[in-house]
Amino acid sequence: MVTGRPAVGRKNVDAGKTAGKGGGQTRELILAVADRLFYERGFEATSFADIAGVAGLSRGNFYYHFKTKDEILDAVIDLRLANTRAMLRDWQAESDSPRDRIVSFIRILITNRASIMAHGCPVGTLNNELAKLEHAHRGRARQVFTLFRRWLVGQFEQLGFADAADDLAMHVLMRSQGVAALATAFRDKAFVAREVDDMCRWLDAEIARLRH
Amino acid sequence: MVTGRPAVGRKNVDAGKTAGKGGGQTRELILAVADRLFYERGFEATSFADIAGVAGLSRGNFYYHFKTKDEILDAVIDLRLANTRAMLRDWQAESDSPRDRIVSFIRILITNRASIMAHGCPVGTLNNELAKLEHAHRGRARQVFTLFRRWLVGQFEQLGFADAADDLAMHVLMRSQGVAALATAFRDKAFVAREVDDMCRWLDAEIARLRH
DNA sequence: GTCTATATACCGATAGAC
DNA sequence: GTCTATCGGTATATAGAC
Repeated sequence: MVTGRPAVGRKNVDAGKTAGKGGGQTRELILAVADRLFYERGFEATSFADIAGVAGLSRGNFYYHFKTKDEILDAVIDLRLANTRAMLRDWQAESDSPRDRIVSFIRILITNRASIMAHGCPVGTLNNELAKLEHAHRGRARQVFTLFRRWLVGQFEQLGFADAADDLAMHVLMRSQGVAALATAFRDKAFVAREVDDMCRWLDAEIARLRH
Repeated sequence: MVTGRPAVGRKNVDAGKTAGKGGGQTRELILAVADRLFYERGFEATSFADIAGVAGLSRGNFYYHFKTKDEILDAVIDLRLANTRAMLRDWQAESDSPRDRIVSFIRILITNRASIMAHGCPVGTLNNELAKLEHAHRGRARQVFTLFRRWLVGQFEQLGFADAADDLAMHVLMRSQGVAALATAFRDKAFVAREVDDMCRWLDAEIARLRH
């Protein structure tokens, strides 16, 4: 998600190799830069000139790969969906314990703490911006939330929470969003650490309560 | 933004009455419209033409009252700070119980549920937008959060939570922000009601835990 | 104090040379 | 597939008539 940004700011020094071949290279560069700038500056505040400047491309070339700005947004959301699915798969593979997997989710607040304090949660802030713009892709942005939600529901179901799984999943998402929002406003590392610990304690208490 | 303008935009039919008198009238109209549009559409997405259109004024007249857009933002934040202080004073007067006052805060999620589901929390979303823009008034926007935070700290201190008061205040703020973010994304009234109930139960449990 | 008209810059998007 | 040049529209902001 916000993990290890590739070195996006290169000039197109490697252009014109194996020309005519597999294509997708410039397109992927544009998407990587747009993904980052839409997150750091916001969707509407990011212009084609901004993206082109960082990617080392001309504005004109741009429209060969994407017809409109909304088309870039759509592709960026696809990219985020794919990256999120990959991350969820990694967590699934790393541990057999649904409890530990949920903790992995909670701990992205620590892993991405620096970027969250600077620019907020990429999922929540894009949703908020597109909601205000009444943008056509608002529903697509929500899909990233839905991806996390369903995955969390699966974890809670494996823990034995049958009917309550969705409420618990939404509760975990809610807390993550709240911590991210206040982390951006106050930039307080200790607050983030304290709330992450509190979420883990809450999770273990819920599990203990289920086991009676 | 080519969508049909709502019929809120009165023309200045009442212009030219008691001319030269009480000044602040047009200025206050501009601020009220800007406050609403900055919330509903976002700060950067709202143009002078948008505000002028809704207020029934010309763009030119605008600059008689405010030199720059940032100056309007500054005045809107002042307005929100004043409105927030008034609301906190009302809650203080309405009840002698700090517990009930905190519940009053929690229940704005219900009171403003419709607008929150449409446009998010006005405090949190402005903070997020200004953080991404690295806007000079970012710190001023945070002051609204700080106002709520200090008021909540006072309530928890009156309840007898000495050193923990600030942590608890931040926890309440965090939950409110999280609920608002997900309410905007999923537009689920039942989710908001459930989380509000859960927050009240958490509050009473914390109070009970303090009393041993 | 409010208006019209305009300056200047940048936006998203297009056309066409290479 | 990438570039330069440019269009039409809109943004913030200003000048000056009334």
